[in-house]
Amino acid sequence: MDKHAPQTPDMIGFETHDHRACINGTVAAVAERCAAEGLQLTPVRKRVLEILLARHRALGAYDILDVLREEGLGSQPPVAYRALDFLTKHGFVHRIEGLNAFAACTHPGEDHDAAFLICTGCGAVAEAPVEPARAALSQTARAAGFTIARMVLEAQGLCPKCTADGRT
Amino acid sequence: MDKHAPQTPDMIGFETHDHRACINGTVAAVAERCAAEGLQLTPVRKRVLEILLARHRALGAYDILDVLREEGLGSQPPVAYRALDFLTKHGFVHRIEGLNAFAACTHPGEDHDAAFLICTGCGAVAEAPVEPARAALSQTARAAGFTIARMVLEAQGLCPKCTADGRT
DNA sequence: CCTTGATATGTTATTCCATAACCCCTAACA
DNA sequence: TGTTAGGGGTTATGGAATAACATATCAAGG
Ligand SMILES: [Zn+2]
Ligand SMILES: [Zn+2]
Ligand SMILES: [Zn+2]
Ligand SMILES: [Zn+2]
Repeated sequence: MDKHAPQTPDMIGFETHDHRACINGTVAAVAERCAAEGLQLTPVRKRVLEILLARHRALGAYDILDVLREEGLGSQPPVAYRALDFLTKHGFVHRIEGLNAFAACTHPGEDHDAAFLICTGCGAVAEAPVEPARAALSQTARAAGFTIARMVLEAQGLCPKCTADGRT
Repeated sequence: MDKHAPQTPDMIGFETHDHRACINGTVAAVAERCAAEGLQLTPVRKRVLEILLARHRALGAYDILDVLREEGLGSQPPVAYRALDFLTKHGFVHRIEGLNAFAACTHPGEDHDAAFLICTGCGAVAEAPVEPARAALSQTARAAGFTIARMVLEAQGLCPKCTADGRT
């Protein structure tokens, strides 16, 4: 299932933190937004979000499905994909194109694009603001008469920990 | 094969141009670089490059394979993927992660990352410099202790023509 | 109560994308 | 003349995503 070296499970944005509070807080925030906007945070959807938050890294749809299956919440691909569609559509989860995988948003305040820093040493994923880069590319786009709607920005490289460990 | 609306075939960077000279010139430039660096631009590899140049848009590996098959140059997926591996490894072709597809580089001078403007109306793809955006994201990355090695930057939106045509 | 519509889920099958593994050929060269 | 390395042909398989259809649930309206 996991193609990367193990990492400490309580990492976010390359720094350790109170992971349980992090999960509960984010789930609560998402639940609140769903209530406010009339969205249904059903058991499967909520569980998929929790699974992604618990790992704090990118997971493939089939990895998530494995967990759902163990827990009797679903066994076929569409179950996972439908939950992921809902979560990504509303900005609670981001899709990482370069990994064919998904990661929970770390500040699910509003629907948004995001940039990602992906460590090729340990598989950790950090979310970063996309706006500076968007502004930079918009210059070029505007000159070409192109209107940007959505952006995918994914950087691969080494996190501080892996740099210190001398990985490549 | 094609999921997008038709577009005029002689478009590059959203502007028309002398397409035959464009293809020939790029192929010649690539051949020259291969000769200089001891790389083998074999018939299959050259043909795949030509196919991508002729379309000036992103093509899936199986789309390319269809053409190769018609021409008797290969019939099985590995043939196309091996040629694409070679071309992308040396920077003659870029992979578009968001489309699971490939596009010929429009300035194959040296190996490089690239940004892409992808029109959701007609499927046209333009290559743009990635450096401004890289610089912007590097600020954030440096602050987090992250070292960027490679970048994927793909913007989806509307090209000038499709904007004029009122598509969404 | 019953119907209808909207939304979510269950399930089967299929399509699309990508690679592993094996064999053969040819060029370069000790 | 072996030997090696790279390229290509082919079969088979693995992994990601969706199409299509059936079922369940619930709220609103008659
Ligand atoms: Zn986010
Ligand atoms: Zn790392
Ligand atoms: Zn390029
Ligand atoms: Zn267009």
